[in-house]
Amino acid sequence: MNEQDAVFAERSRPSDDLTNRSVASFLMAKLAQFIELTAEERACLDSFESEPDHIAAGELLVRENDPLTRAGVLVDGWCASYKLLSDGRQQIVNFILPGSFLGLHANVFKYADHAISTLTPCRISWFDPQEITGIFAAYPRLATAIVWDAAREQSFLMERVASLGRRSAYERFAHLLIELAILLEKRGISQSEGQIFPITQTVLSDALGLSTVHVSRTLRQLRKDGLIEPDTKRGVAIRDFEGLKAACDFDKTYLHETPVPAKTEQAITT
Amino acid sequence: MNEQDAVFAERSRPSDDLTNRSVASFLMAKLAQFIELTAEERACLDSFESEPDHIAAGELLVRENDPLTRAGVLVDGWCASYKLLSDGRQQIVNFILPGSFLGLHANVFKYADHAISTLTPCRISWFDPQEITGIFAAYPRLATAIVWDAAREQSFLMERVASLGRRSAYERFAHLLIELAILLEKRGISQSEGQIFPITQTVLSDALGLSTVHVSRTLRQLRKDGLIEPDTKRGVAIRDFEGLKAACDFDKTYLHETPVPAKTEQAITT
DNA sequence: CGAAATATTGACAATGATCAACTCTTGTGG
DNA sequence: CCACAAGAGTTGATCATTGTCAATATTTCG
Repeated sequence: MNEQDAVFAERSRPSDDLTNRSVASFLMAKLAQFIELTAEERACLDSFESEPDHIAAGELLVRENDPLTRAGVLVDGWCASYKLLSDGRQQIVNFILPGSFLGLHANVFKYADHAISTLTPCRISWFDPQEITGIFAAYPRLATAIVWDAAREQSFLMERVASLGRRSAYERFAHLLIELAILLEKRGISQSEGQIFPITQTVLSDALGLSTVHVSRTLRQLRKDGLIEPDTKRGVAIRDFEGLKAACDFDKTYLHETPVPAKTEQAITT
Repeated sequence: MNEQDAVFAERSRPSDDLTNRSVASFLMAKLAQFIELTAEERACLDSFESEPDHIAAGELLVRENDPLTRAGVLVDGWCASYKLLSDGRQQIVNFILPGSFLGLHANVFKYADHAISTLTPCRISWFDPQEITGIFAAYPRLATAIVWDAAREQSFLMERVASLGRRSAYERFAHLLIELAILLEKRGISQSEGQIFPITQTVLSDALGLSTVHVSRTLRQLRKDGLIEPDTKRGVAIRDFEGLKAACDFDKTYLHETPVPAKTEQAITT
């Protein structure tokens, strides 16, 4: 295990704060932002996270055009979903953080339209995508929370579209860092200070739609401006959170960190 | 009504082919790609499309940060969802075509994270977003089709991320044209030849993440290469569909034009 | 330790943005 | 229905951001 993995492993369980509140996993920590989970609901989610497989970093989990046969919960580790162009160019579409579902639309799609790879060593619990159908029938509140989660994923994508279309490299970079930092923190994955992301510049370039060379330069500029840690060799650590937010004019509306709307709450609490 | 609107109106109902097959609306034409709609299901959808409001072109339907209170079906016309940056830059995230839902996540989100405007005169049927909950309980097949539709929207977003991140202006342009042409055709909105999009270059620039000047130049190049119509003054008409596909190395996997997977079909046909 | 991957740096090229002037459309109001 | 204003599109010149290439340094990992 290298240093990077060690850093990562250290953050590999929900923070004390969250475990004390009986939120036993990152998935639950996430969904609990939206609804308060009952004991049954927690048990149900638990069954989806049991006995995760251990998978090394850099493994291809889903290939583009593969038939979709399984779904999973990323119990721990980072993955990325990305699209490949025929000439080798690739674009990371989304970072997948602990507590995220993988391949949840296997129910409705036959073939994968994007690839998924592990970025770090991961623990993944696989399940039959059809099981989701059962949840939707038996646990309406959980179903709504999962819908909320999926809708949020879409909001993140929209924000990424805006970033890639209209923000400069520098702004894009700052924006991505803030987004990840907030998500990690809300899910109880991060440490309070000096958040470190276990991602290489090559990965960053594919996420930001830049060349690796330009990522290196932008990173240096961010360091010079005192926004990120100057000494970090691999990965990125935030130094000035507020400064980064200012640099990209961050608006957190799209994170939808608000609990379930009252009307919906009523409707799902039969 | 100007000429552009006239062109648009001429295409404002499902093609004969589709009406003959009792697909009475663009929404049904879309969902019918995924499941065969029963009479009850059609009736249910019908109730969501009744008595549409007529709305002029260029109207703001949803402002960013507005509370989400209503959902709708775009019965006819084109809309765009877009994000605004504080300094005036804007990015179109998605074109909304006839037969699309508007604001379907009002159930789970409190505030809009993107704006929606009409691009052409539109007909929109508004409904209370909570009604969707009823559908999901009463019409499982319809629910699955709507989930399929939402998942597809997400696939489109991913493809847009790939375009903005890794494709050149020329490729992006070609790709968008092909995508729109296919969607329109599948929904029975288009005419067989010389597909015309009722969108100005200003709108295109916000969709492609380019300046209007560069859109004008790219458009000219596409004309010179014989891929689009040379004479069209407003809007864009495709001349060489295959050529455009080749120009952006179009891969239609992400459109997910395949009907419901067998396993899911079984699960929802109780 | 050594190979392979990752990161850095400088020089140069290219894609696309900006500015400004101008033309052509389109829609409105008298 | 015409005139005119506003919007949309075009063009050229110039500039800026970002990409490409190549050489080198540094880390990581077997």
